[in-house]
Amino acid sequence: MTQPVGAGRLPVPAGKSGCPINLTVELLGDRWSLVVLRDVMFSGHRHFRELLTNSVESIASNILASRLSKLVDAGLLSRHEEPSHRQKIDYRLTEAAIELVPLMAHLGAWGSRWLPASPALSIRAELLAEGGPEMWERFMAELRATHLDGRPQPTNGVLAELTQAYERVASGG
Amino acid sequence: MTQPVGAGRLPVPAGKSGCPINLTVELLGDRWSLVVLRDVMFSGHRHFRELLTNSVESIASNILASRLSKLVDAGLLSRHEEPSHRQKIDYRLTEAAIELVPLMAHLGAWGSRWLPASPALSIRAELLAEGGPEMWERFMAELRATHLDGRPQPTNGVLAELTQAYERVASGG
DNA sequence: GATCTCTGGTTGCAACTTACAACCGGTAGC
DNA sequence: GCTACCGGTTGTAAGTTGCAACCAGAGATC
Repeated sequence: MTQPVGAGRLPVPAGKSGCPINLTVELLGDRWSLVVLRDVMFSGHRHFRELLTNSVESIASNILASRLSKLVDAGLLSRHEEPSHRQKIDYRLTEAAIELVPLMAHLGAWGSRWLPASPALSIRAELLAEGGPEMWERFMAELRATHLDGRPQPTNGVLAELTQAYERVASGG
Repeated sequence: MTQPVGAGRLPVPAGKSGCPINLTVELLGDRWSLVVLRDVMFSGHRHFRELLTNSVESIASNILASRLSKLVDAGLLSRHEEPSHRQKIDYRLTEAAIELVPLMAHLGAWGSRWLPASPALSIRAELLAEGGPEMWERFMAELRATHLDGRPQPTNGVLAELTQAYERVASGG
């Protein structure tokens, strides 16, 4: 048994300073960590090949492997073998990662305001930003149910709503 | 005259994808960019030597120089020569950088919840998180006054409040 | 007018990280 | 036994970071 969900702090190496912003940047401030977490969070993909082949930014397989194991070591993802196929690994968000939802929402909102983001890929970020804390909480509850408790993805939840909006815009509707 | 404040989008190179989260990560997702912005935002330091010698994480001078010029190019900082000393440069936050305040608040809140942050360096992050959007707006208004309009730092503002709380805790009070 | 200090940096070099492409051994279905 | 799928590893080149030393121009001091 590993540490209970939400109990303590993450097992990360000591940083250059104890400033919370600096520590977060040391952990997540690279080119891929947040992008991988974004994909697990919003795309619903939880297996290596899924994440590799569906990545919008075409992440390389060695980078994906190294990020996944770093995130597992840091306690942001957990690793589960699937009964169906002994080599298949299910990567699930931990409570710490689920609590990054508000950060992702702000990151998306700022990027779609200030950077040359494409309309199709911005729609989810904008909806999530407009939804505010109330929507973030609903999304987090949904992620807890699917990633921590192993329940199936609801068809009428926040993620389904965001995905539908994306598909509507992406298909030119 | 450069582009009016808050008018358009930032002049950044095209990214690997138009996803707003990815674009933000491409711009700010490295070891130092957000740390430098944090210092300009919260420490009140706006000159090269100040930022270099007061840095809690001891940034190297070449890295600081390269980040400052990158942030200026990206439109997150602006560069002003000081009349008093012709070589002295005043780096000021732009509107785009000021709108990172909520992101910084979340970054700090998450880091002080999940990472081994020191109590003294966490107190500002926790106050800012507790203050919520209302406090962030007041802080942003204050930053606009000092960085965009060149007004002096108020002694009774949000920054003064945060700094006082930090000094109280840091001195063991 | 020489010296000292402060200004924002630059240079050279070693270590580490990222990126791309090819390749791999174990598992499962047919 | 063949084929497809599974999570990766390996080799190598290019780019980034980190450290320490160094620098030229500007202003103040004597």
